[in-house]
Amino acid sequence: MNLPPLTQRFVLHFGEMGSRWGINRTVGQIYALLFVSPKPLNADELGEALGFSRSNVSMGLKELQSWNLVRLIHQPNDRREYFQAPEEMWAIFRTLAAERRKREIDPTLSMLRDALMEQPSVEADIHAQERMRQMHGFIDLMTNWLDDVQKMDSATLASLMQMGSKVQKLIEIKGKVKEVFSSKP
Amino acid sequence: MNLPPLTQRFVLHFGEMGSRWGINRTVGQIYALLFVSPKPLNADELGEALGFSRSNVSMGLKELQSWNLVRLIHQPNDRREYFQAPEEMWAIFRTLAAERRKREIDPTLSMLRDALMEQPSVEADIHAQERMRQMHGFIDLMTNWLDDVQKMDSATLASLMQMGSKVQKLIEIKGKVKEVFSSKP
DNA sequence: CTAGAATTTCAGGAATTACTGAAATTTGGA
DNA sequence: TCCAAATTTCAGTAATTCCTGAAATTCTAG
Repeated sequence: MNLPPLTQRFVLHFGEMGSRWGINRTVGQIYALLFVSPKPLNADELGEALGFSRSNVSMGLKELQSWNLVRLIHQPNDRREYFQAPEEMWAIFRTLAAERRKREIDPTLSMLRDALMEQPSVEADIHAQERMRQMHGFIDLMTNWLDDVQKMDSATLASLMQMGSKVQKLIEIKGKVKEVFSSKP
Repeated sequence: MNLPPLTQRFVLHFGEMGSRWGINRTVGQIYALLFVSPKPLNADELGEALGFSRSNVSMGLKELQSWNLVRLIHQPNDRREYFQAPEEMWAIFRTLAAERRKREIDPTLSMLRDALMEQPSVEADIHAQERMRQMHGFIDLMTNWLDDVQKMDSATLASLMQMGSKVQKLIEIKGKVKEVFSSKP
């Protein structure tokens, strides 16, 4: 690997963090390099820069494509495939959130739904099902909220984040306004 | 493994999802069983119910304790250690968010901070550093927001979630109110 | 203290995951 | 249609992670 110093630190870090993020070293490093690269790169360039075999790069890119984290493009007069990482951080975040949800949450949600349809046959399962109901309710709340939030544009989201817990005040005020105008006492 | 049907489905599912969540089968199953259990369990009971060796259970429990996902308690007249999973979903979520942040985000944030202090020595690193600045800014925004949100009580959070994207309206109104009362034109 | 129960550590084998190089397939230009 | 470049597949090996049983350590009731 022969990369400029800051780039190299970034790439190596992503490689090592990969395992904590549920991807492997190759995939982490490829993504990191694409992220900081000013121009799209092809598989040979990636393999060369990172010291991976061509086939390993191919598999890593496939994985990244399955996550929608890289975009495949073509240069004029060059039949090789070039890859780039989307630039906008909010877009990247949205993609990550959507993919992780699909892989890490949806299967559990559907298992829970199934389990909640059943009639518990023994005492222990009655309690277990009640716990599953709590978990299902929580995940359902979170994912629906995420759905809503994903629809907002980046600017709105950014201002929401910057407000932080100050939204709480806003909600309280809203509650009071509602109360005042409500027909019920 | 000899568990009632619904419990078993839940436990097996958590075992399989474990790999996607960055924990292993043992840890996933132990947590699942503790989550649905109406009473605390000790290591022998867990190993017996799940068919794991005693030492494996011990390591799994240690892992869960390092995540703060289980609570160690003692029964009167019994020197064995019993474990239980906290009940409240919001509390569990807070713990998970805090731990994942510590393990999966903070190291990257600090690597980025370091890299941003450096003076890029070559052209390519100038661009790379700019990308790192974007990533750092984004992660910083998100984690500060998470800090704020973590401080709210569960009820406020729940109502925030239920509002979903309707907060957007609230923010817009707030903007207009501010505008009307602002001294600047 | 001490004895035995409870828990942890750890070396080594089992299982899984990552990576490579060679072969097969696909692709696009001539 | 054909050829060569580009990409993918895949079997075999390397590396890592998981799990067990035995031994060591810690703990507490007596």
